[in-house]
Amino acid sequence: MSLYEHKKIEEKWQKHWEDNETFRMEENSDKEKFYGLVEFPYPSGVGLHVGHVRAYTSLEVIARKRRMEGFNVLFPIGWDAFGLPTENYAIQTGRHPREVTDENIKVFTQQLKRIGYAFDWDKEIDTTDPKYYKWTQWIFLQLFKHGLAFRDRTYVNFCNGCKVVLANEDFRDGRCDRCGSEVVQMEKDVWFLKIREYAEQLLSGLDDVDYLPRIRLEQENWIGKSVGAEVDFSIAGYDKALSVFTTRPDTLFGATFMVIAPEHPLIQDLKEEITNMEAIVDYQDQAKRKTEFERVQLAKDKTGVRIEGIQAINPVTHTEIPIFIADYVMMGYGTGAIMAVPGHDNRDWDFAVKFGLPIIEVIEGGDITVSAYTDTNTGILVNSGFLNGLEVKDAIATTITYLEKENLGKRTINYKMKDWAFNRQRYWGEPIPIIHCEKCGMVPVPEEELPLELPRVESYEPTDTGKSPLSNIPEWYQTTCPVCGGYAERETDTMPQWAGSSWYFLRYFDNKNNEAFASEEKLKYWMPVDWYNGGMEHVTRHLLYSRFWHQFLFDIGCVPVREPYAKRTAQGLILGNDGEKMSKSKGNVVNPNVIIDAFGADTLRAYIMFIGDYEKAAPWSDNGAKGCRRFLDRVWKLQDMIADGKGYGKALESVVHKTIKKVGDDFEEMKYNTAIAALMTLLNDIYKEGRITSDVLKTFIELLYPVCPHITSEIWENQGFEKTLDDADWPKYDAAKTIDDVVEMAVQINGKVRGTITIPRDADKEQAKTIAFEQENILAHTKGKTIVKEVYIPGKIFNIVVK
RNA sequence: GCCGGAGUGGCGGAACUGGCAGACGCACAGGACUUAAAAUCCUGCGAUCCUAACGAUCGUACCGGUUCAAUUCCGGUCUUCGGCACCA
Repeated sequence: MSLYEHKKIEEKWQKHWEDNETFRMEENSDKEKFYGLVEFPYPSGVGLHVGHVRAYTSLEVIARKRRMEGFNVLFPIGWDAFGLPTENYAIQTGRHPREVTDENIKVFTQQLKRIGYAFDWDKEIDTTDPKYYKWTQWIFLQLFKHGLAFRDRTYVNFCNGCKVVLANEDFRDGRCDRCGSEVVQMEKDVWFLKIREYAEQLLSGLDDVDYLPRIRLEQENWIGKSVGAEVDFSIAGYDKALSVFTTRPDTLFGATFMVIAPEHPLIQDLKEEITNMEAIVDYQDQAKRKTEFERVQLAKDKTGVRIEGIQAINPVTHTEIPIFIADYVMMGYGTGAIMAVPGHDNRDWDFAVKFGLPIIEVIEGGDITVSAYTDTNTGILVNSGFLNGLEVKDAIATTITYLEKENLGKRTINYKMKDWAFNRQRYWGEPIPIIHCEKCGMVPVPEEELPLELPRVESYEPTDTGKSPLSNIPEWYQTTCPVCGGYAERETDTMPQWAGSSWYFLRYFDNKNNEAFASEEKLKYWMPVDWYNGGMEHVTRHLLYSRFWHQFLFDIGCVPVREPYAKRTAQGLILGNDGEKMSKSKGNVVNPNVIIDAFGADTLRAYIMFIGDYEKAAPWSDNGAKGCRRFLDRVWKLQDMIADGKGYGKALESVVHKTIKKVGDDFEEMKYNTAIAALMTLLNDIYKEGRITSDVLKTFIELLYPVCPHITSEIWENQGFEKTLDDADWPKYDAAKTIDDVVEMAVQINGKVRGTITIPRDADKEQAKTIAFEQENILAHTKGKTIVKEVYIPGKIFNIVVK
């Protein structure tokens, strides 16, 4: 047999698949469908990463297996191509982002094709294509028309490096995620989407889908639901109330002061009564100057100013208590005001000590002179009037009932999740299709005018003012109001990168439709996505954003199912061979091209699937890849070992059936490493036999095909098996043949293995005992001792307890 | 601080529902083939004891418990990774 020439073979089959459009989804099929989705890549200039290979190969294996099982499979790919790196690169090199994007897409396409993925290239999408973003804009307009998109003046995080406003999620520790520059606060009118209105539905929808537990958990944490009460504290002498949110209404008797966020509107409302306005304003200014990082991370010391001239009244003790402003209370959560219970909250305790405020114990158990007592999920209420003696749980219920009856408050639910800051002040994004008219306000661009295309311009560099480059192009933004026909100006902000990816899975199966984002019929057939795989880094924002859009589209009758993804999984990172995260600066990046050149795409695919537990991080090893190449060389040589004979042959029959079962089951559970190990074991067994029937070979390559489609297709053709391997059926196993009639069983004395016996699976204890006691070692360990107990589990273990 | 994962040979990792710990691969060592090397093939490979075989003792982060039997279950401790976080 000839040598295994991976380059020749892989090019041949890749061309074959392309010419024959093998992986094109079927239109109007009555087959059952399978929609496998992988996160479409951002086509950056650095090309494909081995992380992409891990993410895509896994679901590719499933997609190819589903095809063999007779499903109509859609396994698409596309480009999430709006975004900063491209734009920054374009600015640097003086080229247009369109041009750069097209070039990057070309490189990515080539690389993906070289790996031999079974993508349906006819269904390719590109978020920067006006025919695509027409529908991104259309969905935005629906959100706007339903009151879910709004503009608000707020302090935003402005990155000095990127010259762009960042979402809370786009920076960390006061530094921009992308460029590492300092992030400062800037006041601006920006767009938000009201994802908070969907908080509860995003949470409850998790009951109807099959997500990995850790993915579900991260979504729940992100949404951050907490149940509690809103309590109104009246302001002494004024017809005003200060409303707070608390999860612990039971501690109301311990509330000895109140704290409001520096931005709280109460200051403005009561500025006439406040006697130390100057100090307050001063504090507000200080707070404003701090970045979120300084305010949250650095300021462990509590600061604040007492608001003189007004007092709040504790609604249950009726005592007057002081109000402070302090930046440890955030305007963005709850009501922006708290009742401080220093006895049982560390922050309030610190604050009370610093400002000499009374600390009252209301739950028994701690020593509040030393620190706040916070171990209070259970406990007995004290110093609390009508709550005295109650358990915490009952006290919470009693307090809420009391508050509601007295009209002092109500049961409330709060979410940590903030509304989605939906804007960017850059060029390379979808223009927000809104027109600002002095007379008519904000007017949507008429739907028939979509897409609202980005203007082709020479200069798209960001402005220093935080405004989009589009605001430098009067011929673009100057327009007439669709309602009154008067002069109006277009919105110059563009959408954030999350926009295009929030609905892309709805477009693949009808990507050329110009009448709708997808036809009703196709939506009905293809949705939901059966299996969605991607990175852990996208399971909060991207997954929540896209579920939000999809649930909204469901609510307005545009999609047939509420949840877009029936199942979601995630792969672990591939680290450099030093065990560190791959990065250019560490010089530990593995380029898939290099591996393909040296060993072939099949080796790359096999190794990436074999590298370790799919869900965990695993370090790359060049030697490991070499080992997988060795495996494929041995597979190739099976062709020299073919002997006459039908079926699997006596010696291999059982192990072949076991392997079919194991490989199939393991693929479904994403245990690719053990599936490949099982194939290696079978290969070793075949080599021990020294010969193989063509039926065994056929089954073997069918099992290996999803992971290594090129080499297996070539062997298939060499052997003259019918048609092509792409049209083969997934092999079946006989369950009876996966169970051995005769088993090796360990015999233990006092729980320690002292010998093994070969015994029929269904033998009884007496038979086992007879055989066991023929062994010297068993006799030696039982000699002169009494048998106290015999534990015999057929097919598993025989343990003899002696004394 | 709160929530969740993980900790097994030199390395990546296996182990069903409590039933022979270390499958499979890498690395390493020895041998075969070769003028030689590479490649390939065969053998060995947790630690300790024993000349060696047979075997014995220890061993799944650490301490303790339940059980005939624990990597697996329970209680506690440590380390580490991830998520959320002055979130009221």
